[in-house]
Amino acid sequence: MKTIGKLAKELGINIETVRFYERKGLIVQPLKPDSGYRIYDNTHVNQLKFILKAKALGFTLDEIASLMSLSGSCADVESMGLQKLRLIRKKIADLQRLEQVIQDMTNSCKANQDPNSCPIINSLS
Amino acid sequence: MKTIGKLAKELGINIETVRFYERKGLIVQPLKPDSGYRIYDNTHVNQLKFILKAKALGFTLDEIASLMSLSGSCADVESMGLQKLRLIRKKIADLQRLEQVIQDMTNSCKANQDPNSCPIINSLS
DNA sequence: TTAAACTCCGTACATAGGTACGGAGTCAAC
DNA sequence: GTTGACTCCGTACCTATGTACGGAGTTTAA
Repeated sequence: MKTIGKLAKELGINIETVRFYERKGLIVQPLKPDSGYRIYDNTHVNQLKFILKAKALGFTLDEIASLMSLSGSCADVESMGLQKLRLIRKKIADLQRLEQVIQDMTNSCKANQDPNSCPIINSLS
Repeated sequence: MKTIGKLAKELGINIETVRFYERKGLIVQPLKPDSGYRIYDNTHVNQLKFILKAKALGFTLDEIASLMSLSGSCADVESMGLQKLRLIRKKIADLQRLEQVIQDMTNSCKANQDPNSCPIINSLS
């Protein structure tokens, strides 16, 4: 049983972030009506850890909300995982193309003997 | 000589985007004072093409502004290219780690025989 | 000549994921 | 029992990159 400040500190996140996730519907608001203070237990801690782990995997908050509501259906969860996998692979492919282009450009710079021109600028112009 | 609408159409961007780049200092505002309408020539077209190409390479608008102001110094431009290259490579490495993690997860789903549990949800919980 | 199309400007809105503020109420420690 | 720390809530603000709106002025084409 802990208040929001303890909870946030334990998870290494901001108090405002907890309230933000609450507004987003990712977690439910617990209330001890006497004081009006939110009182959390380990269930809430685990929920938030779930959210933080999923976030680290690149899921958006909306996707995390889906993941949590889907948690009974392994096939649906797997499908979200596969979709995320496709997105990640596309991003990797895009970045690898960029990597190649920019690497070629910087190599041209290294080989450049003319102090009055820059191959990168030239190829962009 | 063309007005902003023709320019934007030629480049496949929005009129508002041209004005936005102007506000950001990426391009200078040309004015024919009689009407108050902006009048552009091919110099402006080429400047904007430069911006669009650099953007496609993943440079931010601030970085593009630097690129344009640095265009005399090949070493400085090369340095920005190398910095961008490092960032791209870091992103690729991060994404590849994610790819591995999520792929392992979805593989576990495929192998899963228990209809009442999901390996992905379990590993997040 | 008049109607349609174009442009002006400043401002608000959008996304995603938060962060900051401020006045009021509550709790805990000394 | 008071002072300092904590929490409440709603709202505004932040980044980055634009997009949308709306009233007023301008240009163009029939």
